[in-house]
Amino acid sequence: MLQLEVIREEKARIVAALRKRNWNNTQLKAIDQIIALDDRRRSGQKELDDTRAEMNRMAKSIGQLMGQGKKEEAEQQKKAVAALKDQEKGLEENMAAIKHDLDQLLYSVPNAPHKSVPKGKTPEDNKVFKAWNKTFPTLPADAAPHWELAKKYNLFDLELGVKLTGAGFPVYRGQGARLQRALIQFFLDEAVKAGYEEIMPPHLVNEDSARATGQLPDKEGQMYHCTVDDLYLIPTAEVPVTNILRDEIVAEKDLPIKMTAYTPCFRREAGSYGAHVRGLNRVHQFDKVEIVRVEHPDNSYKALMGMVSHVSKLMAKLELPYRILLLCGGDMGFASAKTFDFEVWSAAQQRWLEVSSVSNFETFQTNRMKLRFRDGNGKIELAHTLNGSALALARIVAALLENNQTPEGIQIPKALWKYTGFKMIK
RNA sequence: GGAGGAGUGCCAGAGUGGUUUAAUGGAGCGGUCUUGAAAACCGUCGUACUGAAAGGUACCGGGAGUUCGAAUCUCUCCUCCUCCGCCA
Repeated sequence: MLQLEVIREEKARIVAALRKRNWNNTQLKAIDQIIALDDRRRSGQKELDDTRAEMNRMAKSIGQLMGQGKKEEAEQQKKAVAALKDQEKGLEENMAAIKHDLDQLLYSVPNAPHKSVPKGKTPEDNKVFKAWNKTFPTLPADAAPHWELAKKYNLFDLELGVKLTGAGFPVYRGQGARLQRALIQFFLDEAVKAGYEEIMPPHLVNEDSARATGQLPDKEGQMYHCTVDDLYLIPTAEVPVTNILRDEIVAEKDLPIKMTAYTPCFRREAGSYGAHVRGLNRVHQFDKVEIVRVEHPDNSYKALMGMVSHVSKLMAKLELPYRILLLCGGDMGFASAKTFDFEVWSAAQQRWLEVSSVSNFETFQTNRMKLRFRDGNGKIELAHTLNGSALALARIVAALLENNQTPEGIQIPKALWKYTGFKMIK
């Protein structure tokens, strides 16, 4: 969430930034409400503290009187404290209500887009940051979409997934399963080579973790929730990995902290059905290697470009046509200050598929999770967090299968040979 | 799952109702000494809210309660340890 002090001190900038997310005047009233509530919180805190200070003084004096055996006087003072106690209780309730309202408002405000983020309302308004200026693959006359190729070569089975679980849970098998494992290992190896520490986190997280990275309360319905144990299946490795540093104060010299993890990702994707979600285009469970960075605020935008460059290299090594979009204010995720999306060209479907999203969250997550660092002067500051998919598998697989199909079989890019153990799916 | 024990600061560890303002030791940081280092000695050493500052307030696993006053007593939840059961 946004920092209160930033909202107070840089209100004009925040308001302008939220307009980029197409916030109207009615929505923007939340900002003034936040400031008004914070004023009430401050004065209420002072009043409560003063009352408690007085109670503490009297308690101490009662203790002394008892010690001196002055029971009468002590009893009198006890009666005087009773009135203060009622007052304290009232003030506490008042403060709890104010804090509750303030939190609700703060949780409802998305991150302020960076000044370089373009205006816009829909995905059509995203800016092409890097276009694909080479040729697209030429396919044979009988080119098939990936879900047909999957049947032909026995690579994955969605209907079998329905039997085992439900719609959107693919069962990978044979060379298809091997390709999954190869891609995961390739992505992890590349991330480790780039200096990221490999992490294997839990695939379920508690409510605190889900709130810290911004999944709760904003995307409650997106996650699978195990209600008996009150745990959430992770929608991305970002959640457990970033939370490793929750409530930590790290040394400035330890920045940046770079971590990578492979996990399956679970998303309910409620309400999305139809032709555009066929095959692996949108599924409830998919595999992804994520990269996460904790950065010094001065370096976070440089780091963002570093991550974009890392993902670009992966695309190049997989020999896939791709483009990079700079998301407009209207299309960005709730917690992000700036996001680049990677889209891969899916040749048989003749459409772009999103395969990576690389974002700088600035202090939006670290403010929620109290992830800070101590600078050279001993001052404690919020760090910046960033993350990106490097990469999400399901759609990469879709594109690989479609783009590389030949009458003889599906060609595997060279970079994967040592992981797959085969050069061609037959 | 059952029985018992335990959770205190960066770490170790004292404190079972009132000068506790959480002792003490270690680590860390600053300094003295030294060619440098070690040792010794001196100092410093939590976080948050509030306040211009001085200061005030809260926090001893989480939450609730008893009391004029709680790290300390009660309830509840969580975690860890020991034993038993089950188990890849």
